[in-house]
Amino acid sequence: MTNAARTDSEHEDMPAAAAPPTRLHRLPSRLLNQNANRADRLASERLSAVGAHKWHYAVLSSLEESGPASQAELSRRTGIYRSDMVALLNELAQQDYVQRAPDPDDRRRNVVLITDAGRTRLDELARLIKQIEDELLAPFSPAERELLIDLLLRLNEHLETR
Amino acid sequence: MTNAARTDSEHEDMPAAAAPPTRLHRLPSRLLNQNANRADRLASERLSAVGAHKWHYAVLSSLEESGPASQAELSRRTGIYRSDMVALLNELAQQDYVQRAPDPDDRRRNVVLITDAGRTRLDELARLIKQIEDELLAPFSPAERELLIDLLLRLNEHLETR
DNA sequence: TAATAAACGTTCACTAGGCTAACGTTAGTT
DNA sequence: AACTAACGTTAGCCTAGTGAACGTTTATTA
Repeated sequence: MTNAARTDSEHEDMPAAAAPPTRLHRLPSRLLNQNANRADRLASERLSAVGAHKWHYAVLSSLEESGPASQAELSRRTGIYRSDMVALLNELAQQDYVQRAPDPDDRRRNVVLITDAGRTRLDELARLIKQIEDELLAPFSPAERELLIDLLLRLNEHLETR
Repeated sequence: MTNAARTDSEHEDMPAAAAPPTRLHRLPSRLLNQNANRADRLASERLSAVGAHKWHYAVLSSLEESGPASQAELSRRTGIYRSDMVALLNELAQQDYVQRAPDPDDRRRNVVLITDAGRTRLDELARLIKQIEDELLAPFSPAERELLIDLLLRLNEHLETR
């Protein structure tokens, strides 16, 4: 109990870490997990402060970058399941960041497009996310950030198709 | 518990990615998440093939490295919540990899210690995990692996105390 | 010494994210 | 015309992470 280090500051029921096994300490999958969790928590905190989710950013980005799309297409672009896309678009549409209307050319589909308000929102979120990224990578030099991101990208490509 | 292993390639409802927004593509938190998920899936597949979980490895490692401990102490060492530790130790005890007995010196506690069978199991898991790590980091040179792990370690320390 | 607080093991329950299944509707294919 | 597949949608599942509460036991304090 002499250890003052605390994994996460507000946990009620998960006090200071004590001698984590060194075998675990350098385990890539564990490192990835822990970092992902913490990065996610950080991002979620910041984003929820403006009533946003990371998925909002993903969808708005996709619409802005690649233009209008059906929900299924958006799902493919972003990696968000189409079953989850429904509620997500409900939120975005309700706040007028996107418009959703039946596709006259294919009545199975909806056409989703970003609105002006959506573009404004996207800019806002982009700025926020830039800040989050800075906070996340604070201890790294620009070169190291590039390096880390490139390594993660390569890893990602490798795992995508193993 | 016996979970059908499922890779990215056999998803039933989430087909090929189409033009993921470049804004997202290099986003650290997203990269971390995706890699963590995939690495986890890989590890879980391999481990479940021998009826193990990553937590088993964590607990056995801790017992081997730092000696017997109470459940709460194990929880602190490994980062596993003590509410989850209960079932975990049930499994390990049932397979005779650990022994759990009331602590005579403090009757609130249990003393948990690793058995010989547990040590054998730990060796087995360690070998497996070595393989998993190799597969995970296949595209990287030894130097790059070091680099990646060190960067992740630094990131982890940063996020631990932000 | 008595009262109070804290730690322990345990059970229960909740949340978020990832994922599958199925259904009715519409479009393509044979 | 029959069959297959894509679409949007709803519902539900599983895992991982987390908090709450309870009865028991030890430590602290009044």
